[in-house]
Amino acid sequence: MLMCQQVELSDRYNPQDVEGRIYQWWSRNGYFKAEEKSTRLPFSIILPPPNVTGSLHLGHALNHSVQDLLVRWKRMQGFNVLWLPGLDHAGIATQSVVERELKKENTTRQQLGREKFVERVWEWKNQYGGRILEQMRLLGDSCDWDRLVFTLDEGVSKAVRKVFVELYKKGLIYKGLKLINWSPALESAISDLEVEHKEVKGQIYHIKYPLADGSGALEVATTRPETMLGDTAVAVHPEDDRYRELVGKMVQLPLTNRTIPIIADQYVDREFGSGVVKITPAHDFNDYAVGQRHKLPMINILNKNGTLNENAGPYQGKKVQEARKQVVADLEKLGLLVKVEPHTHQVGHCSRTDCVVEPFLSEQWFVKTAPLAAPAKRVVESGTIVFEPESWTKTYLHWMNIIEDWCISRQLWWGHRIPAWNCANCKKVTVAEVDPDKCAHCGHAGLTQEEDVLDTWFSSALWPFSTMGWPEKTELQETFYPTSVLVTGFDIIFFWVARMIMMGLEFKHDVPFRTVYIHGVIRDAQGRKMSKSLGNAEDPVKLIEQWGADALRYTLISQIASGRDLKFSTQRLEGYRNFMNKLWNAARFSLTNLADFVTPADGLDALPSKSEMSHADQWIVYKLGVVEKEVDEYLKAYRFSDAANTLYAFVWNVFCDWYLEFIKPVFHGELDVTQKRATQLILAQVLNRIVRLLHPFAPFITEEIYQKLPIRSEAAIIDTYPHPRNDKALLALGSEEVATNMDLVREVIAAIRNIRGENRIKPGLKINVRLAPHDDKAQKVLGENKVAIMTMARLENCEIGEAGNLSKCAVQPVQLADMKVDVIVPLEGLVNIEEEIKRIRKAIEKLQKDVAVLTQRLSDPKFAANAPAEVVQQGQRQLEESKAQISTLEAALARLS
RNA sequence: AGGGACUUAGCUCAGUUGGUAGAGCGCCACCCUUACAAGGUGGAUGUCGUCGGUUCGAUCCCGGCAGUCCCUACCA
Repeated sequence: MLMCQQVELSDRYNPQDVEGRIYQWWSRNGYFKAEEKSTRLPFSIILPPPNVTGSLHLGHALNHSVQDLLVRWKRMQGFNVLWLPGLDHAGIATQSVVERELKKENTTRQQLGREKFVERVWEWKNQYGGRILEQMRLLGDSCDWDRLVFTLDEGVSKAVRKVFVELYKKGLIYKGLKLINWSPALESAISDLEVEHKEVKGQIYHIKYPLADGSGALEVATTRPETMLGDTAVAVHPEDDRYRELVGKMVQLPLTNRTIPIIADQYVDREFGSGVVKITPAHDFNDYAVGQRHKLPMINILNKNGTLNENAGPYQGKKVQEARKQVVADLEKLGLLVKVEPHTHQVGHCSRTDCVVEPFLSEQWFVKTAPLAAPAKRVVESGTIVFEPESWTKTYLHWMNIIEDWCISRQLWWGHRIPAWNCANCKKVTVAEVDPDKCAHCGHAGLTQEEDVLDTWFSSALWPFSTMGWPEKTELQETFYPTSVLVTGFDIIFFWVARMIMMGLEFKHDVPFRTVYIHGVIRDAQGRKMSKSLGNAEDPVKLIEQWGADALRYTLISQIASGRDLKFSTQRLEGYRNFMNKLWNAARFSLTNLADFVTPADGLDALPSKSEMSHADQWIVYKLGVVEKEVDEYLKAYRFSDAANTLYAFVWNVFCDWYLEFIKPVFHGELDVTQKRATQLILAQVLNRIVRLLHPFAPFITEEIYQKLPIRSEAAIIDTYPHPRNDKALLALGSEEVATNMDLVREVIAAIRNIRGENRIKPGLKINVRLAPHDDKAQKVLGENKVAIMTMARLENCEIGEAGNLSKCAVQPVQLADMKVDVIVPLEGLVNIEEEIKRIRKAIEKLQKDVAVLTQRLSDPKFAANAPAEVVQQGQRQLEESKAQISTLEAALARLS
C-alpha cells in the first residue's frame, strides 16, 4: 500500500468533482439551446422569473427540479425544448434594497431625485442582481441561457406599453379615486393580494356619541378609536326597534365640532355590540360601501406616511398608535369612554414590509377585470387549461368569480412608468406607446408623465409572450406559444397564473399554457414554514455543496406527491446521497467487469441472442421493461415521486441487490466465454438504460457515468429516454416466464437466509441445504440456478431432490405461481434448535391467522353468493396452500426435538 | 363565518376502479463476504383519528364528531 496505488474511480461518489465540469460541458456543447424553427415537436416552459434581488431558496430548488425534470425528459424524448429563463425587476423589493444603501449614506431617494435614483438601482442590479442565475446552474437547470429576459428589457417594456395602451383604449384600464390598500411604510398602494391578514390581540373601545339635541347618547364600539375623527355617520340596522326613531337625527361627534347623521343600513349586525356602528368611509372598506350607498362625505384623516393630517385637528402629525392613545385619553376625560375590552381580530399587514395596511382613499390606476376574467374562466372550465393536481381548478374558479378590479399603480420609482401624460392646458390624459410631445386632445406641449409605475405583476402577466418578442411577430412565438406547462406554487395562482391567462387570451387570442402544475410549499422537519426570521431556512447552495445537486433534486422530487406541502429533512437528503453513492458503485462494479468488453460495431443495438442469455439476464431485461413502462406512465401523469421511487427501488432492490449478485459467478467462477459475453452485453445495455432513465432526476451523476459506458451515444442529456416502444429489440429478450422462475429462486435464497438469520448461523459459515421441489418445473428451475443459490445463500453443498429425513432440520415451504419447494437445512451440530422451534412456531402462528380469516370468510354463504368467482377461488386456493404449509411446518417441528 | 385539505408503523409519507396494509428513515441482531459500512443479511412494529351507515366484505364509498392545517372574507 505504498506508492503503487492504481488510479481508479473512488468508492465514494464525490459530486464536487463532477457537477461543475459536467455543467460546463453541456453548456459548451449547446445542449440547452432551443431551435426557433424545427421539424421536431415543440415543448416549452417559461421559468417563473425570480426576483433580481433573490437568492436561491429551497422553494426555487423544488420548483426548478420539477421543471428541469420535465425539460430533460422531453428533450430526451426528442422534443425541440425551450426552457426560457428570466428575471423580475421586483419593484418594491429592489427599491427597498437600494433605499437601505442610501440610508447608510445618509441620503434618500427623494434627495437624489428620480433619475439619479433609478440610475443607482440599475447600477445595483448590474453589480449584485441576478445572483440566483448562477445558483440555478449549481442545481443543474438546463435553461436556454442565451434567451434570458429581464422584465425591464426594452422588448418587454414595449410589450408592457402596448398592452397598457390597448387596454386603456378599450376602457379596460381607468384612473379613479377609490379606497385602496395603502402601505404607509412603502408609501404606496398595494393590491388586495399583497395584504396578509394576521390575528392581532387588540382592544375594543366602547364610546358614547351624544345626540345633538341633548336627549341622550348612542354607544358605539370600535377597535380603531382614532378613525372617529373621520366619521361621517353612525349606522343602525333599519329593523332595529331600539333605534328606529333615532334614524335621521344627528349626533355630536366627540372631539370635533361636527354633527353627523344617524343612518339605517342592512350592513349593521344587530347582535354585535350595541348594534350601532360608526361609519368612516375613507378608512374602512365596509364603511366605504355604506358611504357610497348613503352619499356620505368622505374625510381622509391620514397622510401618505401614516400620520394624521390636517383633518385630524389637534391630532395632526401624530402616528396612528399615538393618536389612538391620545383620543382614548381625551374621551375618558370627557366621560365618553364607556369601557375597554380585550379583543382579537384580523388585521391586514403588508406582505412586503409587515406594516399595518391602511385603507386609504386615493387616485389610482385600475384594470377592469370582469371582462377579462370571463374568458379566463371558460378556458379552465372547458379543460383547455388543466390544473394538476385537478383540485386547484376549484380554487381558481372560485377566485375568478369574486375577482375585483386590479389596482396596478404603485408609488415607486423602480419599474415600468405608466405611459400616461397629463396636459397642463386641457388637463386631459394622453396615453401612448411612444412618448408624446404634445397633448392628444388639445395639442398643447405642456405634458407631464404620471409619476407612478406599474405593479410588477403587470409585466409578469405578459411573460409567456413578452419574452418571445411580442408585439413583433417572431418565429419563437410561432414555435413555442402556447407553452406546454407552467410549474408554480399555489401561492401565486392569483397573482400570476390567472393574470397570464387573462392577458394571453386578450392579446394572443390563445391560452398561455396547456397545463398548470401546482406544487406545495417546503416546510422544515417540524412542519413550519421556512423563513429567514425563524432561522430554519436551509440554503440550497450549501446543501448542494455538502450532499450534491442530484441528491437534493432526488429528495425534493421523491416527496412532491399530490401537490401537498413537503417536509424537508437532511436525514432524508442523506438517504438519497447514499442512493447516488449506490448507483456510483454499481457503475464502478459494472465497468470493472466490462473492462475487457469490446464494444461491437453495432454499438447501441448490440445484443446477444436469447439462447446465449442466462436466466438472470432474461429476468433483469423483463424487469427493466416493466420499469420503463411504469416510469413513462407516472411521468405522463405528473406523478413524479412515484417515478422517482420506482427507479430507486429498481436500481437498488432489483439491479444491485439481485442482478449484480446473480452475475458475479459469471465473472468470478470458471469462465464460460459465450455466457460471459452475453452477460456483459446485457449488463452494458441495462446500465445504459438505468443511467438514461435516471438522467432527468439526477442529471450530473448520470452524465458522468454515461460518459464512461462502453455502450453509449454522445451524451445522456440528448440520448433517447427509454421507453418500451424504443427498446423493442432489447426487451424482447426478457421473458416473463423466466422472470417468474427467477423470482422462485430469489424466494428460495431468501428462505435460506431467513433460516440462517433466525437461527444465528454465522454469515461466514457455509452450510448444507436440501431443496425438495414438489414438481418437475421447480426441479428444473432450481437445477439450472444452483450456482446462484449456492453463492448467494453461502452454501457448502446444495442437494436437489427428495425431502428425505427431516430429523433436526429447519424447514421452510416456498411457493410461487404453480411451483413449490421445501427448503430444508439440517441443523445438527450447527445451532441450538430452540431458535428454530421458535421460528417455526412463529411461522405457523402467522399461517393459522390467515387460515382463520379465510375459513371464516369462505364459510359465509353470502360471501360465496355475492363475491366474484375469481375472488372466491383465490381464497380457496390460498386456504389450501396455507394449510399445506402448516402441515409441512408441523411435521418439521415434530422432528426437531 | 364560508370553502378546502389532512388524520395509516417511532418519524415522513405511498396505498387510483372496496377483497386479509407498504416504502424510506429510525430501531434490534449478526456481519468490514473481493462495487458500495454512505454497505450487506435477517428481524420487530399498525383496533389505517372516532362513532355510525351502505356492502357478503370498508384504510378506500356516504354521514356525524374530534383534532391539525390552508385558503377566502370579515363583526365594527
